[in-house]
Amino acid sequence: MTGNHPKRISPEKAAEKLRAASLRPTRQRIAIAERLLDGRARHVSAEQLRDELVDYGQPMALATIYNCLHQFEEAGLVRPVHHAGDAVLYDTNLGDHHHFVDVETGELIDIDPGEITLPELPDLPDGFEAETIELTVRLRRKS
Amino acid sequence: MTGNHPKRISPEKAAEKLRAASLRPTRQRIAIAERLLDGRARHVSAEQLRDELVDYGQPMALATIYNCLHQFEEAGLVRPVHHAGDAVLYDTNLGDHHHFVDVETGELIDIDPGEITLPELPDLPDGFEAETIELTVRLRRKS
DNA sequence: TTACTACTTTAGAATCATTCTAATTTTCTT
DNA sequence: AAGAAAATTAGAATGATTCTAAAGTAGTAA
Repeated sequence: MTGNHPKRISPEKAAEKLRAASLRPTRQRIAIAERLLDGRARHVSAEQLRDELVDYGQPMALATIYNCLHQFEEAGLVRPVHHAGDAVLYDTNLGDHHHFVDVETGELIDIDPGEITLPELPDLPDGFEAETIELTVRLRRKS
Repeated sequence: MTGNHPKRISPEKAAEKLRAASLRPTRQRIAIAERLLDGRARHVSAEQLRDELVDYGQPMALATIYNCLHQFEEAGLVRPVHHAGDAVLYDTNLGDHHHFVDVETGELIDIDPGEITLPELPDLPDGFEAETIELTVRLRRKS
């Protein structure tokens, strides 16, 4: 159950990315960046990330993980997906793409971008700007 | 702050709709049906609905409101929208339509169906069927 | 290096939506 | 009217997230 650490970038590269985003490269932020900013598309909840960090020998307060995820979000390094189960998932894929959600497990599956024609953005209400567009297809396992 | 009760259907009509959905027309379910099944498009949270019921002189346990909303949902009388703020909103508009969400307030605004071309449903993963499709455009007030 | 200040992290408490539990009440059927 | 099944209820429990206030750490100026 140990020794199987996922791919990640080096602490140095992580620190560099943090500085580029105007975030101080603290030990905790580096540990998170190593895992989330390695270029792979992932969906993680705060709790899942904590477990992964514990596994890797970098345990930290859950509050810190929430703090960091929010900062990463503001810096545009990850994007939150609010459609899956109870917990918010953070998506490391920043490109246009959309999701299937298993309504029973809350699990997210990326929709292959080639599979879907994005609708045109409708006219927005005055005084607002669009932040994100999320298309979610909620799935139920056939009985 | 009182006396301004929104439009609603009669208790008799409400009871009839409940029976049609195989739900016993209890006092509580009738009170809720009177407000949600009047044909108007609305988005309400459990708490908002409770306040409305209190206002109308039909207070009931929050647990009952959650129970009823779930039963209405299963019966296909309302549909949940999971994208707005923290609370689930129940939408009385069952037709195909999509939402803007004010990320700050959690408020939902219907997107005029004429404004948007629905994408074709992508190929679903094996063993699943699509339950709902939600397109959500998250909006932020311009500074 | 040292000292300073601002920023971070932290444990644990607090919050908020929602669900659960077990007891009471109501509805429907006989 | 009586009984069984279904519904409602208050309040406790849960789970994700946020808050608080104290202790630690990083960047900076001397």
